[in-house]
Amino acid sequence: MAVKRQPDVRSGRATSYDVARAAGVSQSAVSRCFKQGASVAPRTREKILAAARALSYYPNAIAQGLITRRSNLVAIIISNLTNLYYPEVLAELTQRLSAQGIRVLLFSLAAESDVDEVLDQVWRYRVDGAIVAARLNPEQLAAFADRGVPIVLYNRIGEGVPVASVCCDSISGEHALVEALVEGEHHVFGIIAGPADSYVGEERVEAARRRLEQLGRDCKIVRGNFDYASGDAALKDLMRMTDRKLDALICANDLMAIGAIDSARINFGIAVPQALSVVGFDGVGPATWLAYQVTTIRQPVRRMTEAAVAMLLERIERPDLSPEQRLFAGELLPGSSARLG
Amino acid sequence: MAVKRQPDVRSGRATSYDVARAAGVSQSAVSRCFKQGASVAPRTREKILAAARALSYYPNAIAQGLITRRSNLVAIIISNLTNLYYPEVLAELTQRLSAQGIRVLLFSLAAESDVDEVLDQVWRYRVDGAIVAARLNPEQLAAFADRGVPIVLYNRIGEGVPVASVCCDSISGEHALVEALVEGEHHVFGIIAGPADSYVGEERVEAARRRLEQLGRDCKIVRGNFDYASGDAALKDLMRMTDRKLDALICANDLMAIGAIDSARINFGIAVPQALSVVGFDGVGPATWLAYQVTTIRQPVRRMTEAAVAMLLERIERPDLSPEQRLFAGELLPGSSARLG
DNA sequence: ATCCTCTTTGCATTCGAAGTCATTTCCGAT
DNA sequence: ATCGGAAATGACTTCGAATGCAAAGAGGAT
Repeated sequence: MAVKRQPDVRSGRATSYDVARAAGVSQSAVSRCFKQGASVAPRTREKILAAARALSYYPNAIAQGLITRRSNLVAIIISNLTNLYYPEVLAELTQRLSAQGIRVLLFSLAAESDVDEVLDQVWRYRVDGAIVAARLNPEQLAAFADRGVPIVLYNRIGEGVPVASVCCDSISGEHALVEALVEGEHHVFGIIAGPADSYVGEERVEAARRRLEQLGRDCKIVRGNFDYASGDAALKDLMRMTDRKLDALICANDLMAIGAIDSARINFGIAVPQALSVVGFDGVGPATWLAYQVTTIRQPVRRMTEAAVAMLLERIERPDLSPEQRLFAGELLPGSSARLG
Repeated sequence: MAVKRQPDVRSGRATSYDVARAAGVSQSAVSRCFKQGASVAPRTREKILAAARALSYYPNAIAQGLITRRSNLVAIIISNLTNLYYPEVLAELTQRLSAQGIRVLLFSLAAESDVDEVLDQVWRYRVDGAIVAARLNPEQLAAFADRGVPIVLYNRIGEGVPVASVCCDSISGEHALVEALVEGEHHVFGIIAGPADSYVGEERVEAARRRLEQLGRDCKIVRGNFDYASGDAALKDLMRMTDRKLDALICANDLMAIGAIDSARINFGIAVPQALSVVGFDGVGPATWLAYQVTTIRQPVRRMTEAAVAMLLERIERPDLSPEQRLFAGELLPGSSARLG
């Protein structure tokens, strides 16, 4: 004895039943009409589309997600969006996923400790997959596997757990930088590392240190945290430690390189690159500014994001695909912040 | 004669029915157990929670969204994420919304023309609301009203259509900058405008121009597009137009101010601020770098994002709330890129 | 023991679209 | 007219959780 439900008066709240009624067909027909490849007579299709337009009908993605078990949502988890390098990556990823008909559920971490809460939400929304640029511990990574949610790590690897990932090759990049610096007749080397919990940070520093060692060069290492101020602070430390003799500086990212360049010029009156060569990593926008022109390794963001999206989509279609690591070589951007060989 | 559905073997795919069976209660009980305020006996609750934990059960937000007609999703639509100012805003908004139990569906526009496609998706996902930092035309704004989807504009207003919005006060900000410059004994004023389709860009430039006019100062205006390179290019134009006599430059944002400062110093050998004063707007990170220390108006991002989120949530609860505009005063950051009065 | 109230609990329905299956329609061939 | 096969269509069920309602249980007062 149910009373017939009234269609919501607000436009755009129409359901497939409303459209069906207006077009004089069944709900199934409406559904098929919006699914390409289904069998609908041309005349029926016209009627339905006309009705849909008149009612501003848009299929409810939530209901679709429930019945098809495909939310068409992908989680993007990023630790610190303020990193200057990530906005570009995020924009690229979002646009590429959109182009594939997939929506982005964004999670930005204020602190590492928030990861578990974020994952909680990721599970609830039944995302089809995730792209992660944040540190996950092995249990957290395992949770993705357990639940069958494909994941692709961006600029980090599973560290023990096999996980698909896309990275820029820190090692070859740092080797190129170190070799160029060594050929450039430098004597006292310094390194500004990233925060200890950054995978790429540690990898870059380790690569640079070892290559220097192989080439018979010693170096002092100071830790920064990837931001501008820490580049300045680290440079001050290094100047003290080397008795102002520092003449080659390798920074784990561009932002610290820029901080160090400014500090050298302004706080110490040291000419860069004449008296001090500075190199960075990433190839962020400000690295190419006239005042800096940082010699750096530019990450191939477009290719990397393209790969990340492609790998994720593959794994959504075929969850059994094995974890693959794709390593992209960065491009040495000569710049003018360093005298190279 | 339906065969009993087998629970998905993968952990974490359990449904409320699976939990109910494991705990020996009904599905309703499970549902109530996860809804606070519902009446469940302590012992029952324990049993259910234990079963849920054992099965790694997380309520399906998609199904919840369907039945409750509340997706707990908010769309954030941003035009150019690379704007240096937006990443900070985005991170703040995302974290604030998360704290309120709301997830962010991110849409990043590659081109203005994509807006309609994005809105299409916004309708499909039945978002509870939207925060928009992109240009919407009146029809697009009207579509939100028609559908009863609350919206808050960020740093732009409805321009004809009444819409809730949060803005940083361009006018008082530019007035403060202009007044300080005028007191600083400058003679030839130039302005670098933003792209014509930027609301704040036009507003800032217009405010500056009029205040200069009121104070009896003339000025040349050149258009940029908010990025570094256009600051450089615009400065070159202005130098030509003023026969190199330019000594006060007002830029519609910090990034162009920085581009202009670098250009003045490096391309023209002009000392900033001794021979040329430059002011910007926004208060982005690089504005405070040692090399620039741009005199600018810092937008109160925390307060603005807080207000945007609060206004949106209010409107989600009470869709009938009238459109409100909230204007926040920026803070004059003295810097050292300009000689002020 | 009886009655009454308040709390717990389960049943059944609902949200909106997709998809299975059975039925109807259509069109040309005979 | 009759049949065959394909195309088109609709009835019905399903996804997973929320909720109105009725029934059952728990306690208290008498």
